[in-house]
Formats: sequence, structure tokens, C-alpha cells
Amino acid sequence: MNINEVARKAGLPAKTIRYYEEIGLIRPLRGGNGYRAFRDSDMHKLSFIARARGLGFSIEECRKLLALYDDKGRASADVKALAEEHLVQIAGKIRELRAMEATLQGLVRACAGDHRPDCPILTGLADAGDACCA
Amino acid sequence: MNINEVARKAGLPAKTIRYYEEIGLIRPLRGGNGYRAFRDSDMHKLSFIARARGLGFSIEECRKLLALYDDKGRASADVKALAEEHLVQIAGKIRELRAMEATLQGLVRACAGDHRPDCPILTGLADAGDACCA
DNA sequence: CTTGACCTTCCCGTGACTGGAACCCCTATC
DNA sequence: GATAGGGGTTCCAGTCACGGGAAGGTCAAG
Repeated sequence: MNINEVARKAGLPAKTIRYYEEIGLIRPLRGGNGYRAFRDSDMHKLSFIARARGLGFSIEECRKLLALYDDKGRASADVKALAEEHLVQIAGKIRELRAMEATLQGLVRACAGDHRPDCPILTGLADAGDACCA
Repeated sequence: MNINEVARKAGLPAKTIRYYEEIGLIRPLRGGNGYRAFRDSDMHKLSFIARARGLGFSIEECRKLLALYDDKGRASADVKALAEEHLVQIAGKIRELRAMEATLQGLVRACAGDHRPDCPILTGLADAGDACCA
């Protein structure tokens, strides 16, 4: 398979696939013309990576997951530990975003939103009011 | 005021303040020795930026907010529109993260997490199972 | 033989900084 | 006067995960 076919099937841009090869996530073969020749196993790895990225795993986490995927003697506990650590990260980001959202909603509610210049949003940002930062 | 004093008061690293000057967010004066000389107004702007960044506004959004802050004839509606647009972005990110979290929690729950190699997390990532991506 | 689609590498740009090197300035002490 | 230290300055490179685009090789069809 050539790169664009793989890209379509995996749902990734060709550029991204070249990048993944460059950083050693995948190692496709090469044809005599210099074109990358993707095997089914490369395809599967790319789909795997695409889904892991879709769940928010970083490239380095994907690398670890791929290593476990390839290691037939792995312990599922190791995979679960990685996933649970990532869940903690996700939960932390959600908490941060919800705090931002709450603060900003408070400011927006207080703002008339008309033609006048008085704006509680700006004064809230300027004065370090009690309604501030996460 | 010199840069480190301002940095301490605004709760920003000195490096960040130099960066903000470089991109034109602030324009502190210069003393005869080449040192930056921050006025109170620079201080206020930096605190303003720090809080806006803490609420997740991008640098370019901060630039717009600062312009409105400086414009005594602004309409609060303009500020409110910016804030509401940002709230939409935040809500979108929260939704994405919650979807990731839900999917990953489902996989983690299904995983025994013992010494055996069988792992629903890995097969879930590999097989594009029905329990997948946001 | 040419056209056009595909492939290749290479290099620069993104956002918002962070780290480090190399160097100037100011004060205090010996 | 020399020196030590704790400021400050600039510039360069790196981060993360790619994306854009140029310059050029390859392939199948007409």
C-alpha cells in the first residue's frame, strides 16, 4: 500500500504518517522506487495510534502502548496503569476548564453587553477581584 | 520597576514578560542602562494579561481584550461577545475531554489489570470496537 | 511524449513559552 | 583597584505534533 491509501484507511494525513515514521513509531518498508510500502501490520499500528491519539494519549504514551501491544508477554496491569494515569490527566484538565468556565460565566452574567463602556469582565480581569483565577 | 519586581507582583516569569514585550503586548520604557523600566500602567496590563491567560484566553484574544481595556469608548457588548465566544471554545474542549474520559473509563473497567496479557484496552484500540473515539 | 496524479525530501512556521550561553551593570566588600 | 554577587540584556535553540509549500523523481493513461 502507498501512503495515501493508508492515510485514507487510518484517517490520518499523509504528512502525519511521514512524521510518525521519522520519530520511529512505525517502520514501513521501501519499494525500489523509494516509495514507502506499508504492510497490513503497519496499517494496524497506524489505526491503533490514531485511536490512542483520539483518546488524548501523547505520542510518547502511544509509543509505550505500541510496545505493550507488540509484547505478547505483557501484563494487562501495565496497560491499565498507563490508562489510569492518563485518566487522571484528563480529569485534571476537565477540572481546570470547568473552573475557568465558572469564573468566566460569572463575569459574563454580570456584564450588560450594551453600547456603554462599563464592563465587569474588564474590571474583573483588571482588579483581581474575588471572582478570579483557577 | 525592574523586571523581576514586576514579575513577582504579576505572578509571571521574567522570560514571559520579555516575550510579551517582543510580541508587542506591552511597551515598557528603557532606562539609560538599557534596563526595562515598568510603569504602574505596564504592571496593570501584565496582571490583566496574567488573569486573562488564566481563564484560557489566547495571546491574540488577550491583545483584543487589552485594546478594549484601553479604549474608554468601548461597548461592553464587544467584550461580552469575546468572552462568550471563548466560553463556547471552553465548553467544546470539556465535551471532547468528557467523551475521551467516558470511552477510556469503559476500557479500563473491562480490563482485569493482572499479570495476564489479555487486555481489552489494547484490543479496543486495535479493533476500532464499538466503544471508540470521540 | 506529455499530462497529471502521486510520491519523495527538505525547510520553515505554528503557540506560548522555557532553558541556556555570553555578556553588561551596579553595589559592596576586601 | 580587584572581585564577587546579584541584577539586567540579547540571541539561539528546543518544546509538541504536526502543516504548508517548494523542488524534484515516478507512474499510468492517452
